[in-house]
Amino acid sequence: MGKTRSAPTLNDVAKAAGVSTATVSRCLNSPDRVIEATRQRVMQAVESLGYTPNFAARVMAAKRSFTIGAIIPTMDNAIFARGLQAFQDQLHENGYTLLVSSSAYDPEAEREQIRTLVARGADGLLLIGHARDAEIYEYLERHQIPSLVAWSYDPEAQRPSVGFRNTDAMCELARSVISAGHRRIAMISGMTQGNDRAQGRLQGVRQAMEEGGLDTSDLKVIETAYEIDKGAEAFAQLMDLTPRPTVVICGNDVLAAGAVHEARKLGIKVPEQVSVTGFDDIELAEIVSPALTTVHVPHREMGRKAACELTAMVEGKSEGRTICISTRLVTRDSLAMPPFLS
Amino acid sequence: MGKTRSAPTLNDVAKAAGVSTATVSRCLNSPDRVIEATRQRVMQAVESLGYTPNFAARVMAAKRSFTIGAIIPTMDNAIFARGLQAFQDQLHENGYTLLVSSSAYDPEAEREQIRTLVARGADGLLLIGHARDAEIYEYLERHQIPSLVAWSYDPEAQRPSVGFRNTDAMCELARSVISAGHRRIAMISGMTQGNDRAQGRLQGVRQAMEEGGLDTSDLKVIETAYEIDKGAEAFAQLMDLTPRPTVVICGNDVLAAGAVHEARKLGIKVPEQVSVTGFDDIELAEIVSPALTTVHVPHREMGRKAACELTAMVEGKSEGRTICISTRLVTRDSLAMPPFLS
DNA sequence: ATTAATAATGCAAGCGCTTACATTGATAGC
DNA sequence: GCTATCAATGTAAGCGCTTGCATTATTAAT
Repeated sequence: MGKTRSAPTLNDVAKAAGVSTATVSRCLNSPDRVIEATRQRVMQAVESLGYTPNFAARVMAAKRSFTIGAIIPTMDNAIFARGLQAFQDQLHENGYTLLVSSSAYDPEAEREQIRTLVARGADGLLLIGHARDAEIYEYLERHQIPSLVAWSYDPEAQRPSVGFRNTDAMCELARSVISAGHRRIAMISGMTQGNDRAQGRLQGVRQAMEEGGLDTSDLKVIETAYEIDKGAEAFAQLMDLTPRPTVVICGNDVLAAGAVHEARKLGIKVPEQVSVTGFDDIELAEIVSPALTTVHVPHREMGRKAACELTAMVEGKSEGRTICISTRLVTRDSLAMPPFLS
Repeated sequence: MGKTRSAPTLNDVAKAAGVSTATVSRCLNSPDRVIEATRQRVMQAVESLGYTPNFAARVMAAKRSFTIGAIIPTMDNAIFARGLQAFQDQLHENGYTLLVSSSAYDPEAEREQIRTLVARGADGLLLIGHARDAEIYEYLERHQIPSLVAWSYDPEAQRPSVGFRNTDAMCELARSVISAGHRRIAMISGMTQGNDRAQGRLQGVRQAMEEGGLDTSDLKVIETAYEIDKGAEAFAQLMDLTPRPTVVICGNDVLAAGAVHEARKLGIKVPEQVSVTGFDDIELAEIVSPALTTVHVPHREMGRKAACELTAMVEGKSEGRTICISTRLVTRDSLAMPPFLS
């Protein structure tokens, strides 16, 4: 045991190595600005003292944290997991650390998290979707924190974004639903309030219906939280309708998983009696039975590109471009012709 | 636009309110140490300037961050999601913020993350499982950072922990497998290397076999990463064995989900031809078909208790107790008698 | 050898905040 | 009315690091 040693500081290292703190700092941050022999001596001291730089002090002095913050709506399910993992990996490659927090789809909570992340010295922020008070953007501007929107593509928006066209992607899916012969269409959507992705997807379905000459006012929509149970619940409700819809388009795979699960519970055959579709193509989509026909979103690609763009912005190498990621339809087992046509 | 304002500091607020920085600081941190009138004036200034305290500066000066770090092996699947969410919620209630990072089951990465979190001023750390270099604990001690182990319970260990008895829980499951009549048992385990939970679960199966008078050397074990694909892969391998095992005990629900999925693909009926069991009882367990017989782990309870214990440790109110969470068997559809007995 | 240029290192001023201690003002006891 | 007490506020010393600038050592060019 001996005496209580407390954590060594830069100063301790400097003394141990017989150099100034400036030199130690340079050894750690720009090794090539220090001569080999000195560097070795310093590194040796760092090693033997078990020195870890104090992050807060570094941030304060350098006004740079090499930290990127991300606020995602939820960590509860896998919707954001893959994309975020890729984002983090790429960030790491670019020399940054990721700080994540989740807002639980609550704008107030999101605002708070943004402030927290900024206070913690985040150099840049990843935000999901465009819908957000202007005040927040002003705040970020004042603090000179670049921010990038992901999971949504909107060339019209003021802010740069990396994402896909939610409307078009869903529209493509809905077209294929319609061309399979479905006319009585229902949708389980995420809460559209303040969620441009959910809005876009709903819009996509409407658009496809219009194109197909269907009356969009016939579209039954249930809005609910993106949770398996909620999907199940909504599905049960829809199955009580008369006439029953022949297809249930879900706002994402999580809802769809809940739906097919509920169908089995109710003894309704998917896709023989009713078809179900998802969105995202997360792992779950393939695991449930029947496997989901869905829209594949290249989350990894999106995550990586977002990371590169955001670091470029942070480093002043980019003003913030808007990047479009393309999705594609994945045909599996949960979508078929409506029963009366087969 | 006007002039480029930069983020206001404590000093700016102090000037605006006509008080000293000390008073502003007190307003923010111990409001009752400042008289009502002054406080109002200060708060007004804070509001109108849109002031957000600089976290790094605060941490540096106060040597306290009200931040707890957690290093979990993976964010990829839902294994830790629920428990971590509960941990975070409780932490928030106790006035702390959570910083999460994932080590990808790599000890070297974990060590690095620990250092990062400590450097970032974490007041305490949540670690998963006991297996870890002594050197790491020494490091934490030197920095005086309390740490708590979760997801594993070990009264023998030096370190406090909040978790469940992996061995006993799995043993109970295995007993019920054996009493269903299974003799040709296989297991898809997580990587046991440096993972006391995986080790414990494997050990639990062995123990139940011994109790049941079976030869543990007959147990086929495939160790693999906790991923759906890997579970599927391992399952396929096991099905190639002659004689084929009648039950596949999986180290967790993710592996089991992969297994039942692969079974369907191979046209093998679960549980009619082969039984499968999981562990954790995450959402996935109920969604796959057949629904998994598994061990229910009260993740939320564990997360909450861990949060309370760890904050107590950080605040010097506890030396670090070891808390045991109890699990229970959940019987669903994936386990039945072996075929030749039915 | 001498000087100019350049590389390596040291010096010291902060970064924005908290807090021990000093100071001031108010309240109360005599 | 005067001093002891205590509450409210101010003063200023850091916290551990980075970095512009000053200083010294090294190398190249004349």
